[in-house]
Amino acid sequence: MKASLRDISERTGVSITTVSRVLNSKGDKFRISKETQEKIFIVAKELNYVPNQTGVNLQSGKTRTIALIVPGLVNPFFANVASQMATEIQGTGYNTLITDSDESIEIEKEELKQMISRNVDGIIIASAGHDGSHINEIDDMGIPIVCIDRYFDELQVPFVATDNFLGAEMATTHLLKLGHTHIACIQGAMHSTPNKLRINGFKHTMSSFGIQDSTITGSDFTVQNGYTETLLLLQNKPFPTAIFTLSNTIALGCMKALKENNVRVPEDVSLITFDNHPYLDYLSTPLTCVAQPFQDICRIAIRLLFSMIDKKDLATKQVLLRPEILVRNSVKRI
Amino acid sequence: MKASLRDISERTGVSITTVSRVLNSKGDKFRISKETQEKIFIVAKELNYVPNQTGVNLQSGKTRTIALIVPGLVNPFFANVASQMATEIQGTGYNTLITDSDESIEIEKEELKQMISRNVDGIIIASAGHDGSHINEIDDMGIPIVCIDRYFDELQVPFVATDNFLGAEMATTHLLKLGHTHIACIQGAMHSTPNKLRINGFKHTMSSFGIQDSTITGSDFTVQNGYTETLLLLQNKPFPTAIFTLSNTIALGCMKALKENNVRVPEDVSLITFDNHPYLDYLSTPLTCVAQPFQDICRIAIRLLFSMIDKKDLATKQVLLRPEILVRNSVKRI
DNA sequence: TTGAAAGCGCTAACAT
DNA sequence: ATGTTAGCGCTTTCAA
Repeated sequence: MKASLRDISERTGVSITTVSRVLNSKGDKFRISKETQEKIFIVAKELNYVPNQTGVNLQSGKTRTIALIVPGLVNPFFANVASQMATEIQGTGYNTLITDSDESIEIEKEELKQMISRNVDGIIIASAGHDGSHINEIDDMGIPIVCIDRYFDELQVPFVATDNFLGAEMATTHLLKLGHTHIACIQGAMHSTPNKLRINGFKHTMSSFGIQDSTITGSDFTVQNGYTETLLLLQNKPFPTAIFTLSNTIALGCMKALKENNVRVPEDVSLITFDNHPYLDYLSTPLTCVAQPFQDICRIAIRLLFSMIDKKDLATKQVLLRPEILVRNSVKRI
Repeated sequence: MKASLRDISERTGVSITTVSRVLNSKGDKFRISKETQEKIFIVAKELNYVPNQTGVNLQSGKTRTIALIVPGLVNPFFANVASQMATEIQGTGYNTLITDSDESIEIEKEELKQMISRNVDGIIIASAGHDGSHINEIDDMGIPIVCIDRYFDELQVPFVATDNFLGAEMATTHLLKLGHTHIACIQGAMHSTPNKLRINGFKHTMSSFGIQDSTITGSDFTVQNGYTETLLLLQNKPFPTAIFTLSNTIALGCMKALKENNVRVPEDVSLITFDNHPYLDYLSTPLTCVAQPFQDICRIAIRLLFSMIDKKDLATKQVLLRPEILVRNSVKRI
C-alpha cells in the first residue's frame, strides 16, 4: 500500500520528524546532514512516497480546495463558468470541487453542508435559493463564500454578477430603436435575482418608451421552457414582432419551436437573447445577444474569495459587471 | 469556530465516543438512553455541528471523492463530459474534483500526484500522454483508475471510449457515397489514440474505395488549428470538395475561415465533423456529424470505476461505444 | 448503557 | 543535527 512517513522512518532508522522535515525541503533549515537527507530521498523514491494530504489537512485545517456550486451544469453558461473556474483556480494551486444543485434549494443546502464538512477553504456559489439566509449563515461562520450570478442584494455577502438590469435595458433599447413595440419576453427562474433584474430592466425600458403592455412569460432557464413558451406565443395574434429570451437555453428552445413552425428569423420575428456562445456567429441567422463577461466574473470572484481566505479585506466586495451587446443579424428594422 | 465532537462531549458531560455513536445514528444499536441521545442532538444543533470529514478520511482512508482529469475544458466535448460526470457522480454520494491538464503531460502527472495525495477513491482520466506508463503505475498501486476518450490499448487499464475507427469510417463512407473523392481531413492531437484511430478509419475507408491520395493536415484539437488549416486549404487548387474535421473545435475554426472567405457550405464545399452539439441543428447549414455517446461514456466509466472501488471485478473492462451519424445538410451530393 | 485509549498521517513545540 | 511528544477530529476495540 501507500507508504507513509513512518515507513520511511523505519527503513532509514531516522525519526518521523526528520523525514517530514527533509521531505518538506526544510532539511537545510534544520541543518540535517547531507547523508541523512540523501538516504531519506532515496527511500522515499523507492517506496514511491506521496504525502497523504488528509493528514496535513487535519493538522492545518486547510485543504487547498475551493467548492463551486451551480444550479445547473446543463446550462452552457454554468458549464462555461465551471470550466473557467476550474482552470483559474488550478492556477492558484488549489483544486476545485464542483457540484450541481439542479435548481433545488434542498440539494444546495445539502451540498453546502458537505462542503463545510469537507473543510473546503472557500465556496463560490450561484445559489438556487429565493433568499440567502443559508448563505449568510455560512458567511457568519467565517467561511469564505462569494456569490456569482445569483446574489442577494440585502446581504453583506460578497458577489460578482452581470449588471442584469443594464443588460436587459441594452437589449430592449436595441429592439425599440429598430421599431419593435410588440415584444415578448421569455424569462427564466422567476425568483432569481438575475431574472428579476432583467425583467425590471425590460419593463423599465419599455415604459420609458411609453409602452405599457408587453408579454412576459416562461418559468425557468431550460430549453424546454423556451420551446413551450414559443409554441404558446405562436398561437397568439397578433404575434409579437420580436422575442427577447433571457438565456441561451431559452433561446435554443425558442429557435427549435420557430424552426419547426417555419417561422423565419428575422423576417417573421426578430430574436435577441441573453448569453453569448461561440456558435451564435454561425447560426442560420447569427444571433444578436447580450454577452455576460463570465471570464471576468470568475476571475473577480476568485480574487474576492482569496482576499477573504487571506483575511485581507477588499474595499469593494459586491461587484456588478457591464455586459456587452453583440449585434448580429437576428433583429430586423421594422 | 466550527464545533467538534469534543465540544459536544464537554457541553453534555458525555464521552466523545457516545457523541460519535449518537450522531452516526448508532445510538440505538449501542442502547444509549433516549435522554442522552436527545441531549446530544440538541447541543449538536445548538453548536451547529458539522462533522469534519478530514477526521473521518484519515481514519477510514476513504474520501468519497472522484477525480476527473481532462486535457481541456475549453473543448465543449470535455466540458460536456465534465458536467455529465459531476452530475452522475453526485448521484452516487461522491463528489468530483475536476482538473485540466491543458494537454500537458507534465501537468497531468502533477495533478495525478495531487489526486493520489488527496486520497481520492478513484480517478477518471482522459490522458494527454503519448503512452500510458504513468497511468499503469497508478493502476498497479491499486488505485482505481479508468481512462475515457484517450486510452491505451496495450495496457490492462480499463477504458471507455467511442469506437473512433468506426466513427471515421461512417463519416468517410457518407462522403464517398455522395460522390466525394477529393476529401481533406483536419486532425487533432496526432499522438492521441482517438486521433490515430480516426485517421486510420479515414484512410482505410478511402483506400477501400480505391482512393489513395487524400489530404491529412492539422495538429491539435483547437479552434485555432481548424481555422489555420482551413485557410491553408483554401490556397490549394483544386480545393477539396469535402472537409472532414475531427472535432467540434476544429469544425468551429473551419467554419470561421470558410465564412470569412465567403465559401458556402455545402454549395462550395461539404463539411462533416466529429462531435455533436445542440447548436448544430440551427447553423446556417445544419452540420452533419458523428455524435459520440458521451453520456454513456460517462455512465459506463463511473460504473467501471465503482466496480473497482468495491473490488467487484467486472468481466469487460475495456469498452468501445458505437457512435452515431447525424445527417443534416452540410454534405451535398456531387 | 457508557467510556478510555489507541491510531489514522502529519506537523510543530519543545527538548537535547 | 535529530528526536520526543502532543494533538488535529474521528472511529473502533476493548473494558467496565
